[in-house]
Amino acid sequence: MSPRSAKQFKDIRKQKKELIMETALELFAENGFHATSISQIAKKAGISKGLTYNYFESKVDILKEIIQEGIDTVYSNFDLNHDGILSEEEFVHFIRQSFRIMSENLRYWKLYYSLMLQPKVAESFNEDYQDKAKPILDMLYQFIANYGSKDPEGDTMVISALLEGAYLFFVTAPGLFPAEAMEDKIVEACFKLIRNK
Amino acid sequence: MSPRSAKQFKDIRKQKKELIMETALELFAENGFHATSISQIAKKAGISKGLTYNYFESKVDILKEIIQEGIDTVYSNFDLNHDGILSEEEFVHFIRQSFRIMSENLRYWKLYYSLMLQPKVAESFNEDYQDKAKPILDMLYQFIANYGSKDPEGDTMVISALLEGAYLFFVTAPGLFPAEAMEDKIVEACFKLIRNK
Amino acid sequence: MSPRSAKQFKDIRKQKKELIMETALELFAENGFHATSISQIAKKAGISKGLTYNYFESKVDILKEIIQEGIDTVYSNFDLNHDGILSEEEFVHFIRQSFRIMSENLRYWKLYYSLMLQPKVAESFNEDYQDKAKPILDMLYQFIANYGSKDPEGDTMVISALLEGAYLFFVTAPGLFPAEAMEDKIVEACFKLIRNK
Amino acid sequence: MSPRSAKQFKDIRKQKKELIMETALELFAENGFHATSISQIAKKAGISKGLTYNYFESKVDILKEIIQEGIDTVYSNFDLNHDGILSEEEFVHFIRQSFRIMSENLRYWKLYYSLMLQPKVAESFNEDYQDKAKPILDMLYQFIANYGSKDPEGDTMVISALLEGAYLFFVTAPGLFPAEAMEDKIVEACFKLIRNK
DNA sequence: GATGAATGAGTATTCATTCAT
DNA sequence: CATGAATGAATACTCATTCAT
Repeated sequence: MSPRSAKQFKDIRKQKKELIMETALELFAENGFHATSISQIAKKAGISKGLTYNYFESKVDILKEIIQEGIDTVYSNFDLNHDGILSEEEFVHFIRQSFRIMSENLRYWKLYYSLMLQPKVAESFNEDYQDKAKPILDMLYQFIANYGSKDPEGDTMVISALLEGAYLFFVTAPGLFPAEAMEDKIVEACFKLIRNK
Repeated sequence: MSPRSAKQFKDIRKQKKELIMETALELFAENGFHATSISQIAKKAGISKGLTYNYFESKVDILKEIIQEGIDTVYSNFDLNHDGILSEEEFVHFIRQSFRIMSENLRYWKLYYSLMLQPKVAESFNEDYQDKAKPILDMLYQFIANYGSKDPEGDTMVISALLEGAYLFFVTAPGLFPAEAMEDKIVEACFKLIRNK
Repeated sequence: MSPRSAKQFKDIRKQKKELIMETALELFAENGFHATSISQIAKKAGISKGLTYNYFESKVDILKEIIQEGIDTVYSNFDLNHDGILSEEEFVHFIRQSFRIMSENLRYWKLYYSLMLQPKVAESFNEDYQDKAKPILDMLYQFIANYGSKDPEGDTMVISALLEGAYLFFVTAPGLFPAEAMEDKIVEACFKLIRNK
Repeated sequence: MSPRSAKQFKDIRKQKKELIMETALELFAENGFHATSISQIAKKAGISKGLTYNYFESKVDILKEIIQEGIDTVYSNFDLNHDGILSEEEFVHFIRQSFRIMSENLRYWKLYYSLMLQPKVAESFNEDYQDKAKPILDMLYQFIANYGSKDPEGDTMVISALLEGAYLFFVTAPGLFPAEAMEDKIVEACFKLIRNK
């Protein structure tokens, strides 16, 4: 009734919503979107099925919000140099940062990759992803070009592939390679690849 | 008057089975295993739902046979050097070959990657995959070691990541990079990475 | 072409038909009519599904013919005294005969009892059964009345119940009681029941 | 505003569950387990197919619960003499009681007999039945032995057959014999059979 | 006579979603 | 805000029956 309790309500709503999203993410990532039912989510979250629809319009809507939150998290975590000019040190930082972000949201990234492979489900999200990825790719390109690459397009592609592959390892088999060593090797490899010897 | 000959029956079976597998692969790859229904497969293949079960015991059984055929195809296509000693030329050939095999079975590989991300579905297949991949990884390792790498484990990991990432680009966005150019760049990158200074 | 081969054809037809009926009876008795599929019958009989329809119009038709054959067999096996007058010896013979007929067609009788309990399936057969059972019941009644029973209706009912119960034991748990001893006890019991004082 | 109370939910559940079981029993008894579909049950009960699965895990589960309830009802209705010593009067009471219990659950007993004849369906229930029937059979045996029978095993068998046959008449053709008269005759017959004259 | 591929209606079961309370 | 009973459309799968050969 009082402003205070209104705020409390809002907090409760927020908490519940996050609980549902957290639980759904876990199941979506592990079993896939289609193989996960609302019942499972509700049961695991300790709430009723009906309540889910108090917070989300549909199952797909849960997915959408998870993805949106994921995108926002990534974006807000990367401290990009918006002038597009990266020092060597900043580049290294960027790579290490990307691994850290991944490892802090492993399930999210697993879901991300599986959605990427099922365009029908994710059709509408792809644009969002592209939009967010664009400045990062640009920054990468700029760095490579500035670093003296004679084929910046090609080198960007190769570096992207290397990173993408490493991320995939990281997501599908975390612990296969020691994270620290992996990062070091990837950083080293990047420089080997763009160094214009 | 007389029934069809055994050969006729066999031919019909073979043809229909392939039709079903081909259709199923297309849909599994595009929409995912769980999001694809037997109805869809039957409709697209132009047969009745019931007939599907004349050829396969279950939906999972279709997937299993598709995977098995995929594994067999890959294995029979790679002409591996079983002595484990690869010349530079052979290494290049191996990489180009892998791209060719991928591009000839794009849908299969898309399915492969999406299964890799949903362990619950693919649990039983993972072993098979590991078994087949092992000798290829070994060969790669041998080549890198022989080539003079000072950290063959690390370099193998990096090369694997690079290739995996390139394959993923290839599968999820074929046509983004011109295949020919991509191969050349990847080959070049591999040598840059393992060349000892 | 020749009359001979025409006869041979007829024999083959007869044999095949009996094979199908025999196989079907086995499965119907063991698993029930509804739980038995034409596929199972054909497989067990070593023939194709289609052939079944060369000999029978439908699954129910197989059942009908099995039942008809069963009724005929029973009827032709019982050497009833048509004058309705049974000596003591003949009565004993009748009971022992009924046990023998049962034990020679255990599966048929199992099916018979299960159909009796599912009138919807057997609706049309019940009349046939009644028609055939009538003279036997009459004969039983005559014997009991002649033997000096003061309540022949009631005693016939009791004797019928006793026999029915014994048959049921025989069918559902053959071997639970030694057949020989069981027959002796049942015969003895019958006389105890109808002996006046 | 507030959800139904726990009690309300419990009441609804109990009522619906009973409705489903009652309806299913009716159809199972009349047409057999396999010949009865969930659709039929739902339609007759006036609910949706889906709801059935809110209360039972499977069709077999419905059967199981019906059987369990039946066993419990019988057991709780019989006031057995646990010292195993039955007076004549108590024995008579026992028989009349059994007829009453039967006539109050005619459909259940019809189902019981049809399951007895289809071991594949009922495999798992047989043990339960045996367990419950054992003390009753024992009591019967004790009474017969105490009463002076010279062949208690044989006489128990005969009495069992008589009762079983009478029950079967009762179940398959209720109304064929007037229940009262039938009971009287059966009781009388039992004494005739065990009287050691 | 004989085969088994093919069909279509049916079966048990699941599940996203709605709604009265 | 919260519950879970209820629905209906969809799903994987079965099976009696037909039919070209």
